[in-house]
Amino acid sequence: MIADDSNRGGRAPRRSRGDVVDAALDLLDRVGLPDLSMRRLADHLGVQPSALYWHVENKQQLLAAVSARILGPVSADHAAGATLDVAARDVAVRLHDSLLAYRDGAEVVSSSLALGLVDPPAHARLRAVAAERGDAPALADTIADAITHFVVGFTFHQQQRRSADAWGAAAGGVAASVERVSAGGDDGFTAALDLIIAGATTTLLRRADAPDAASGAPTRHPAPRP
Amino acid sequence: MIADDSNRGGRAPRRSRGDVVDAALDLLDRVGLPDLSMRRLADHLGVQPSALYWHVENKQQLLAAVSARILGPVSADHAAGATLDVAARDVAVRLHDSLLAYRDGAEVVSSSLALGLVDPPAHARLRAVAAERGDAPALADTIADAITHFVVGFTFHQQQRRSADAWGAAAGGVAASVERVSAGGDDGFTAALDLIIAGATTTLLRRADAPDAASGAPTRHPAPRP
DNA sequence: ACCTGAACACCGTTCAAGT
DNA sequence: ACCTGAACACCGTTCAAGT
Repeated sequence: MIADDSNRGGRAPRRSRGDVVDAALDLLDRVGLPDLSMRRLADHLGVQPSALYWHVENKQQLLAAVSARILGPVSADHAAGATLDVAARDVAVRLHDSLLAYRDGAEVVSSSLALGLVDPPAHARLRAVAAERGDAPALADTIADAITHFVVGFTFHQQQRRSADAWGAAAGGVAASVERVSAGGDDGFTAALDLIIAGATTTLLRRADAPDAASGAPTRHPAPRP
Repeated sequence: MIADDSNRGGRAPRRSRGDVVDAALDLLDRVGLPDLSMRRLADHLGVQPSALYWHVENKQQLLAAVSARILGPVSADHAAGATLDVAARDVAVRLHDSLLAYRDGAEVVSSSLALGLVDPPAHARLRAVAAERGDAPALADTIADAITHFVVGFTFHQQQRRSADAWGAAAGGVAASVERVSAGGDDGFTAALDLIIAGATTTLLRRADAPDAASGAPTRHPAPRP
């Protein structure tokens, strides 16, 4: 919409906040989170480290912006008419894919999420579906919590294992699981996700039968003895 | 069993690896993970920073040992005869409590777990229960994965929110959720855990009906259209 | 066996000053 | 509006040398 005259006349190029986030995401994917320092990022941009602090409050806020970029595809154009459990599986798979799309993506997102610096990726979508279908918003939140924390934690573990494997293979060590790495193995992700979705489906059906218990209040019952 | 003559004669006290881990756990609880540096830890022990590297390989391995200490209570003396879903709930509650027992406990454990430097806290117990009951070990692993990643991720988020709240309250800000903090609120933990346990129970019953499908292979079916 | 002293190669962040 | 230069207060880790 706005004409791009940001470099009219050939003056030294100036950066926007968006450029800094772009460069950070690019550098993350190249060198990984442990080597993503503000000083390396400044180098990458051809700028002094202190210049970054004009565009960004601090490193944590920058990583939050990077997290939001990584999570972008999770909330893009959804098909209408899904049930809560179907939407939950869809969101989970998109989240998993998005985290795997960048090096150390799950670790970056995990901490931004814990610090509350980025929007939780599943809640808005599942709340919308619940509203459409007349399900309790509290149930949507419960499912969103279960999905989000499981997927992020699992993918974090999976991503570390893969880069460790890749390092071992590159160093000429015992390339034990090299095929699994290059094939993008499942590692049990789908099985555990199926289990959680089964829980969502069961809970959904139970509430449809007895809608008076649909408040979302936790039960905290001691499990029944066999 | 062995007599403690480690300081016989009043020489300068010498430290063991266990002492270093003890001190790290203590310092973690006092100052939090961001301020737990090797240099502060050395100070805390009355020793030069370089001395730590005689007892411990590096900081990550030290944090892994701290994680193992935090997770100790999760695998202590279990009652026999539980079903897989009941044992899963028990392990989840123990894990949650253990992580909350130390400042930033969930964050420390989360990264040690992702790096594969500490034993996953739920798997051994659930595998043992599965063996007792004739359930597939793959199912025990699936439930253990779902529980572990959910509980660690949720508690990480919960712990950050609580310390942010406590900081806001201490700084005299709007002490909005101070009662929830001091009361140790649930934040939806139990509701989401109930959902996952419901998934475990459902899967368990389904497999008991059709034991030929008990291999633990993921389904990856596209969800049925309504 | 356990620790000191000194060094190496880094960090994130602030802030006056420049253009 | 955007960036430089210089500084502050730190890091994790290594390694020869001491006792």
